[in-house]
Amino acid sequence: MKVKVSVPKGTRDFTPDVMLKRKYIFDTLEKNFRLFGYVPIETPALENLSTLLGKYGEEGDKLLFKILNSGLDNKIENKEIKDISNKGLRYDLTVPFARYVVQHRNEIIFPFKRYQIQPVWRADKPQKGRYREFYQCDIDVIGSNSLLNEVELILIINRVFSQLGINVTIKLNNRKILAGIAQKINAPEKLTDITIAIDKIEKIGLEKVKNELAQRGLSKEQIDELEPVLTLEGSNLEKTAFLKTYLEGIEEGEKGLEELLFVMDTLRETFPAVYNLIEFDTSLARGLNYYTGAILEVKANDVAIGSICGGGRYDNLTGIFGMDNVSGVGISFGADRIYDVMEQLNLFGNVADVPAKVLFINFGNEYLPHIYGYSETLRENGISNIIYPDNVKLKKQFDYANKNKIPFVIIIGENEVNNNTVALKNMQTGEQLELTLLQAIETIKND
RNA sequence: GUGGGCUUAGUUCAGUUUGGUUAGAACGCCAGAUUGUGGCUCUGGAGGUCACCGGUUCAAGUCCGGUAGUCCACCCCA
Repeated sequence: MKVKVSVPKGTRDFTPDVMLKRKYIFDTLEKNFRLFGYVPIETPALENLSTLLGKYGEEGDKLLFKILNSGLDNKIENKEIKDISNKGLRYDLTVPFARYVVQHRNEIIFPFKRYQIQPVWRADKPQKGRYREFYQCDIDVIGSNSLLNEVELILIINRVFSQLGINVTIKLNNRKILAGIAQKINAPEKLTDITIAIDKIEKIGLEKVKNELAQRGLSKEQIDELEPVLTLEGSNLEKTAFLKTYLEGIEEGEKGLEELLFVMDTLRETFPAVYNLIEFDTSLARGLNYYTGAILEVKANDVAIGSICGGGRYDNLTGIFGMDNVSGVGISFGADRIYDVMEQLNLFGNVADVPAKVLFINFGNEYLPHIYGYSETLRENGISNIIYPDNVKLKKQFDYANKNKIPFVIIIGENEVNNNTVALKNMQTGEQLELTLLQAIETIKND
């Protein structure tokens, strides 16, 4: 009987051609992380629910995949959720990393620079560029307050995306500036409402944002005072100049502005090309509420898709696990979205690899001793090869080479064994030569 | 969580408007023409409980309801 098979909602299989492209992205990321001295860690797919709950806001808690305790299959009726589930799938890599730091604090050498490339799970409703299982590629520096870390993260972003061929804009803001603005209009407790509303300015326009702010309990006067921030335009320098006056006397806001300026000035002076990608954007808020300083988000210039990388500074993430005063800053690359962007812009080019360079034709077991010897010699020369496992019609074997885009076929039969040669056929040109093994290796290497 | 579109062969899709005998095409797959030479061509073949469950009807791929999946927008996010 035929069974209907499928993967669960919002998850995907990755076929070999897709995997080869994904690996190219992961390799590019990893290579650059290593160049800046980050070391890898991994954490379990499962975390205790107590680790995860309450870290992502109300919305995040709803999107957590909770795991049924084992051995309870038939007993779940009339039980509270907390009784039947005390584990969940990780929602991101940052919170598990905070847990990791607290748990391993005695072995870790601070400042600790780690990278982590693993899937995360969210019970979101899937749509374009949004999956229930997707990979995050995180780098964080923990145990250092220096703003040089922020600068470094931007340099890494630049290297990665220029190597991948994606034109990006790096949007930059600072949570302290947002807090300062909220103080300026006498609504510090409305910080979250304000950021959620102004985050939408590009999408829905000024008037609707003002309506939303009113709905969220801001007075007419407060909204009027906020308006110059909402409509703020111009170069980075013009914007910061405005805020310098606007936030004068508000300590937290001034501090945020100072931090932002340090990062931007450092880049402008030493990496002007990178600085050109930076856009100070007061409407950048980012949902997660654990950020305290710099926040940044990377957008692809040529494709309409959500952000492909984002992050920021969190002064006290480990505080929720009882370890205070450890500041961290990090970013997360969204590999799946980067893939979608590159696919849309046709940036993979010749990344896709072939399974092997050479296919050995199978004429029967009597030739195997020769073929095995040759095959090993090719491998020692770094040439990947496949011996066709069945002695079937040549048409089928050649077909196999064609379909897999294997560029060379080697035929060894009676003639070749007698002459101590191989017949090397180039599948693109159709040219076939009788050569010694060494000549064949040279030909393949020169291809 | 809210709203909308879609679901027919391995794949991409016709057919649904106006219910009516045996549901089609292209590509792919298998075999042969061609047993030491692939791509092209020709011939033949296999492959569908029309997503699932129920309803209306003499009759449902076609109409109605529900469920699931998928895509899109919103919310939120990578």
